[in-house]
Amino acid sequence: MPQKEKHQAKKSRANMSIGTLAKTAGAKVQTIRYYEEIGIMPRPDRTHSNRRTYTQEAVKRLRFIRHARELGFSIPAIRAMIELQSLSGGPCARVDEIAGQQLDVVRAKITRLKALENELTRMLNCCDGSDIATCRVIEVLSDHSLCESEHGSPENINMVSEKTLFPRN
Amino acid sequence: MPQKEKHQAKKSRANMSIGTLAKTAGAKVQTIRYYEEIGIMPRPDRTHSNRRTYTQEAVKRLRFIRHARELGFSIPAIRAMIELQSLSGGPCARVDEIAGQQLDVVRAKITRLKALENELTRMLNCCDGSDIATCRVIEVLSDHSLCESEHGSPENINMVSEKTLFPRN
DNA sequence: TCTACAATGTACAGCGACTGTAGAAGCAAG
DNA sequence: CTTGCTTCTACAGTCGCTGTACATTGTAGA
Ligand SMILES: [Zn+2]
Ligand SMILES: [Zn+2]
Ligand SMILES: [Zn+2]
Ligand SMILES: [Zn+2]
Repeated sequence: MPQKEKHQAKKSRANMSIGTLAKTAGAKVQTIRYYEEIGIMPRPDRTHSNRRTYTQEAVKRLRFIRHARELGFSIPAIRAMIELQSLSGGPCARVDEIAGQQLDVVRAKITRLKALENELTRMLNCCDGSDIATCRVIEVLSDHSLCESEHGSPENINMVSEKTLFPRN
Repeated sequence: MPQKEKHQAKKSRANMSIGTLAKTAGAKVQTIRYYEEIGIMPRPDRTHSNRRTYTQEAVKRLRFIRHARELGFSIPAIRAMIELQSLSGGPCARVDEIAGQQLDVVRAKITRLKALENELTRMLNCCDGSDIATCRVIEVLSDHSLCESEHGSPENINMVSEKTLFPRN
């Protein structure tokens, strides 16, 4: 057993180390430091030996960030939502708008990926598996006009980014 | 009108410049140079003033790469398929296997994105749009236990990469 | 108390697949 | 000759982390 567990168990309601925060909220230690660096996690207090100490607030914040990331939100989108939360009070229309944009992004990705699935399935079904010189997979990959659909360019469907959140002013 | 067009029209069956190749095959000039650098486009001949000159072979090769990229294949996967083509002759089983792996990747992405779509739709439907303090979107983003599904971590579903193509030997 | 090892600190490089930039040089047309 | 386009090389930046190197600190067992 890691020593840390015993150590932290004793003072479970006191401030926690970065490692404990990492385990509690489901992130890597480096990721937490990275979030601090880019300013979406607040800079925590330090011990006399310069180590970060976190409160329950930090756990909540980090859980929010991680879960939003798991749901595909970009860092700028998350940053915007955090700022909206911190100016507490007022309607949530803007938050819902950001989530709605994220939903649009997800749906666009699904549409594209279904087109890819279709093309890949088709080319694999049409290949008789004999020779490379006549392989249908190679043929289709060499010539988009053999495709059924306009499947678009690679990963042009991006996340809700800075640009979509804050259009060119 | 760009001068290039007139210029190139005169000698359309001769070697072409990198800009003409870019337009013909649908890529950016820098991308072509990048492909050369990483070794999936062969190094072309140069003019006396050090400019790249391309043949129809290069057009074919670049079209293959771009179309495979549009269908989501990774560079290592494309590199492998190019090598399989160049050792011409033999069955296409390996090519089809790579395409099959790509299909698996695409299907896994679709599955995950559908889960995300579901969660996003649910949280947006449940929000009454009144106040940030009670916003359902914020609530769900703060607490994964309010989700219906295990929607997984961000972008853990990767492309067919070096590792999947050449598992640890 | 000594020793080992775990955890933390900073700083920086790397991933994938490009894209954009800087600065120099060439090339053709008006 | 000047203007404007293209090309050349080299390198930095994108995104969201992840991994590494090396130094320091904290803790537990002997
Ligand atoms: Zn085949
Ligand atoms: Zn196609
Ligand atoms: Zn709301
Ligand atoms: Zn969830």
